[in-house]
Amino acid sequence: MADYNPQEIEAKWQKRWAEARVFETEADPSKPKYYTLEMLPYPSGTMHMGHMRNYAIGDVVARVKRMRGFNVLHPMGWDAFGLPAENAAIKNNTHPRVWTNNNIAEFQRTLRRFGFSYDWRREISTCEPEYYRWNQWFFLRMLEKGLAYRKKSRVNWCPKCCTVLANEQVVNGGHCWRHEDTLVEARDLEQWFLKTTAYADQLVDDLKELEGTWPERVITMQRNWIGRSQGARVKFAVADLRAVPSIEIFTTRIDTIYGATAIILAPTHPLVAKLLEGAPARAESETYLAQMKQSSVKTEDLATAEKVGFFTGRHATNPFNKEKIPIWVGNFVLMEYGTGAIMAVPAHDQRDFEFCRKYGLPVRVVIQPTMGEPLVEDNMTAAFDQHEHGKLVNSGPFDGLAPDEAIVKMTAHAEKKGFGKGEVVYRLRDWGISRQRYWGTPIPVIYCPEHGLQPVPDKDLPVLLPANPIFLVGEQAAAPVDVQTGMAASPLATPEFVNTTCPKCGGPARRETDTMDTFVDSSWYFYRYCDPHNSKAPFDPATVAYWFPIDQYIGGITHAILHLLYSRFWCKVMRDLGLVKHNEPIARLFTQGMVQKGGVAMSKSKGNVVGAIDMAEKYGVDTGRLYTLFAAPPEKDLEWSEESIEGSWRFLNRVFRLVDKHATAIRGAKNWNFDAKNMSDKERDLVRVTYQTMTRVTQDFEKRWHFNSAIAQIMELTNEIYLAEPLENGVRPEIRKEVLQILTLLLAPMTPHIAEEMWEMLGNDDGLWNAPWPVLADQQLELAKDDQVEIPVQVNGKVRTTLKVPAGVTEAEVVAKAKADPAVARHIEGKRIIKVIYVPNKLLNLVVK
RNA sequence: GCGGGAGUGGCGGAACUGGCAGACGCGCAAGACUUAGGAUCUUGUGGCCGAAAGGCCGUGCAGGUUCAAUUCCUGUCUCCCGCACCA
Repeated sequence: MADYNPQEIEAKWQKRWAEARVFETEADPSKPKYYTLEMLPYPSGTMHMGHMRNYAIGDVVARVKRMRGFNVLHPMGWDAFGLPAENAAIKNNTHPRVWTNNNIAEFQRTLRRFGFSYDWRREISTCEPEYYRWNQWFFLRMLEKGLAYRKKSRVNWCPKCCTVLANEQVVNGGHCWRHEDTLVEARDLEQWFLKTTAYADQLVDDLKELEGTWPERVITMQRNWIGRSQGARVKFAVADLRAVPSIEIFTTRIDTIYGATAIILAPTHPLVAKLLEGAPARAESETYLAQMKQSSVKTEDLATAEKVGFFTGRHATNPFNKEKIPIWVGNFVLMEYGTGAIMAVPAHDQRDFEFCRKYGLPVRVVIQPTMGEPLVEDNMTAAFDQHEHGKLVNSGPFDGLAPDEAIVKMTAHAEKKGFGKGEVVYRLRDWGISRQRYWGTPIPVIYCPEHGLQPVPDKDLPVLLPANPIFLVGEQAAAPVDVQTGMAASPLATPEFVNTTCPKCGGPARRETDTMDTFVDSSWYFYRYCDPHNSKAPFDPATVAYWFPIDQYIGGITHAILHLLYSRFWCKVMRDLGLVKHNEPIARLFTQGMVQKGGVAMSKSKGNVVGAIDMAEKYGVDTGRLYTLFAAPPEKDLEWSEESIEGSWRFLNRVFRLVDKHATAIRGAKNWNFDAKNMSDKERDLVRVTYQTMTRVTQDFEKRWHFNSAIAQIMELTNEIYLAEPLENGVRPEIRKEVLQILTLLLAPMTPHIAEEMWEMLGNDDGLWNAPWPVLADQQLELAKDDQVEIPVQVNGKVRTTLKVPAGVTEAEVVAKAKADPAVARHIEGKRIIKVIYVPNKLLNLVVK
């Protein structure tokens, strides 16, 4: 008799696995492959059960696939570059590398303690030159193809991070994604960009390949983010100013152009200044303009901000009807989208409606609804903006057309006359990757006074980070300031780093001091896992061709846009470089729910974490893994309960005791040969419920990912076995062994340590890791069948009794038996049976009147 | 505003393709074993009426389809998440 001692068991089996190199894999085209991974963590602080849930789910998948005969690649690594390392280093007066590597050591210790089945030989850390040199290599390839470029642009600047943010990193109407209380400022800087827009169409179109295997909401979020819309550019001639011949607007609703009553420009539109030159109320207008420009960035919630604008004093001519309409400037028009100018059609666009009503601009209906009351301009309280149910009016030769038809004809008309053309626009912007921070990949570019921008030659890669950066000291950015820009100088701007020679002429030159956004690191890391130690190339294409695409990727919904969009982009670039053959890197995506405590996600800053190591010490890791899988379905948020976890702990003890009790007696028993003859009823029942559980658990694992109900099934099986105790009365040792072995195998993917221990206790010396997932042979399938079924009997849809009948019973027999049952008889007495519904082996419903 | 998702006992959740609502676990209650139990085992546990047998109600709300609805349809409310003046 032994007690369940998780600490001892867990250490024992982890050692055995390591010795037997159980989780080490090589590409082997003779075997079916399965590549599964969890998103790589950013090593910061200590790991809590929120992290562990993610890895527990991934480990179940990896272990089940391994048991089912797949060659499984299941790696782990570290997203090691990033701002927190730098900030912590400044605060603690240490080096980011030291801080990062300490965290990595801690994370690794925790993951190893949990016994996850990683091939640790493939571990990567993105802050190592062996890794980031390939970021630089890819950057140079993109530079060659014109996919990386530098331009002066208005950028999002976070005053706390002291760096530029990508559009994707600006959240909540203009706040920094890392500092949600900090408003992002606009600054003009020379920046490096990757041309994600070059792949905008593919990024949208290929989402179709992911339908059904990616969560719908992720697909939708990406589609919205890219924001492709078909529309038209139309040129409006400026009527009263020679300096500005025309203004181009963008619209998706050219069919409403006869209803345009104004042109509205974004405050930052380059033509605004020219329009105002010599205009009657110029001084006043410029005051308005200055106000708008200032508030446009600082406004808390742009969407609900009051619409304001002013008349420029100029007019434009509508090319369709030659009407002269006023040119305005409005704060709600975005310079970044379309052409930065719109036509205002107040009758059919809610925003235009609000603006025009406020400033007394006329409203003209050009689409009348096909059903209901016709619109009357003076009575309208909102724009009529649904174009499915309308037809054109007041639109000259286009009257009577349906809007969709009108869009086609009017676009063609504009193209023919040369004042417009159809155009597709995107919300997606190119990816700004420049960061003025230290702890990232240096951008491998040199500036020569003679030869300008020069890429660092491949042979000189990696461009190493300088060992000693210029660091900001203190709370705020007391950074060295660049005299020219007035901005914080890059931490890389040390003489040893910056001063170099031109690759072309050998003369003195300066290095680029920006580093890359860390999302570059995570955009392709999963390729590196396939071939992590390659020093000649980012990876061997043949090896990647074997493993890719990723069969199952698991991570948080927080990465639905950024990481996953960049990864898809990177894949397409690599494909066009001839490195890979597939269009999409990730075949299946699963987004797991958060672990919460007190209704909020577990996090260090909220102070509600349950430490992973604490958990391991108190209950052992198998209990922790089991609980996170059992307490909620994997896609849902899980509320941590210190009380509930006791249930998982008790269950493992219960199973362990059961195996321990019988181990001695059955250890030597040979495996049962499924001979159904001479079985006692007790044996039959036990075997049946075991095989039925096996089938259901397999389905829950493979088809539905219902780990929680899989565990519930296993608990039920355990309860059944307990109810059959004492087993030694009437259950032969080989059948006891069969039942307990299957119970053990079913638990193995979730609680691998205790399962290995029990497997050994049951007399198996070769390690459960060698055992295949149990699959029912024909004789076993036969034994899994019910010979009796319970049929609920309804009268008028209400259950009155349940009949126990032999399986395969005929309808007539069931009906006869039902009628004879007093509980049923009472309800049909004196009534006529008008209908009998019988679902074989399932249910009987008697409809009476 | 647009898009996505969710509403089931005291709690976490289950119910596969329309077929016994509440599996499994937590909590709670009773019993057994015990010097003892915060260990273990067994039993009970949606609400209302009833001594019981049994009956009625019940999956956010209101309707509908069906022999039969947590599941399908229509309307509606609430909550969560994402995007948000994208023309």
